[in-house]
Amino acid sequence: MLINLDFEANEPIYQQLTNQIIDGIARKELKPGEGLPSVRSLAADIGINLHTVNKAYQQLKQEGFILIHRQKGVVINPDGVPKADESYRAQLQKKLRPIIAESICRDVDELEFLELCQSIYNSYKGGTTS
Amino acid sequence: MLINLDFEANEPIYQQLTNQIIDGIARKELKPGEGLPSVRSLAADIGINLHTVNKAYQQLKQEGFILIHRQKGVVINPDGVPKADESYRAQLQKKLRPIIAESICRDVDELEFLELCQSIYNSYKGGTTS
DNA sequence: CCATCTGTTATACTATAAATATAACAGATG
DNA sequence: CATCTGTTATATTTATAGTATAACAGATGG
Repeated sequence: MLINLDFEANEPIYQQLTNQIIDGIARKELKPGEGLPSVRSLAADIGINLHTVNKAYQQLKQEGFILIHRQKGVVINPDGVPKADESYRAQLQKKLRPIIAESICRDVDELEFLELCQSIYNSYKGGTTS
Repeated sequence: MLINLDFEANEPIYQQLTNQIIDGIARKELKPGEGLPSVRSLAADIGINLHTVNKAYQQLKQEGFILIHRQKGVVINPDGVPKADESYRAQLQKKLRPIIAESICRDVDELEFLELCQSIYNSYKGGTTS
């Protein structure tokens, strides 16, 4: 999978990496059971430190996106990502609230906001395109 | 307005403060032209440093939520918050993408997501309740 | 058997951001 | 003229991000 990092962004590199892998899973480019590069090879590929990759992997592991077999390597969770529970839904709402508050202040009405979300959802439905 | 900060959270205090003021504007508890406390008094009220408050105010000023008259104090933008432009919409989409990607991975379907957004929008329509 | 790969752990260092603590300046106000 | 305003400057502490090495332990393949 192609990884594209912005080293000038405020968002930490490990967080960008985490998000891109989640994005790959959402786009079905990364499928359950599929292997990911080792921390060392991925770090070398994108020119960052292995600990930075490891931090992303640990985060993905803790949230159930991937499994890490000590010697076998890293694998997209073969059972699929754990489905949303109430804790996740609460956290989701907490993330969306300030975004929606600002949108309201800026006169983005509900319909426009929902259509934007819809269009993003649709972008994950089609082909292999990001 | 009531300010509630979580000093244990990962989110910086100045960011929490910024978000709460935006939330207050969205809820219409803070109205155009209304005054905000001085950096010193607000800092004293919530028990933080004046520079932390100032950082939040500067951010709100730069994004057009408030005006700061050198000696008169801080005021909610009397002309209202600048409406969403294309730059804001692009930034909004950038914020929503990773959130939606994770939701898709966790099997939150489009309808459920949209209804959550709707319910949040509705929470800003009613009374003075947060 | 041994070189090599895996994730993991530990330590150390640099750089940056967040938050605090003081202090001072300049324009208004009463 | 004392007092309040935002603003600026400096310094310190703490935490996080990222890098740099190094080593360990389990597996694998030649």
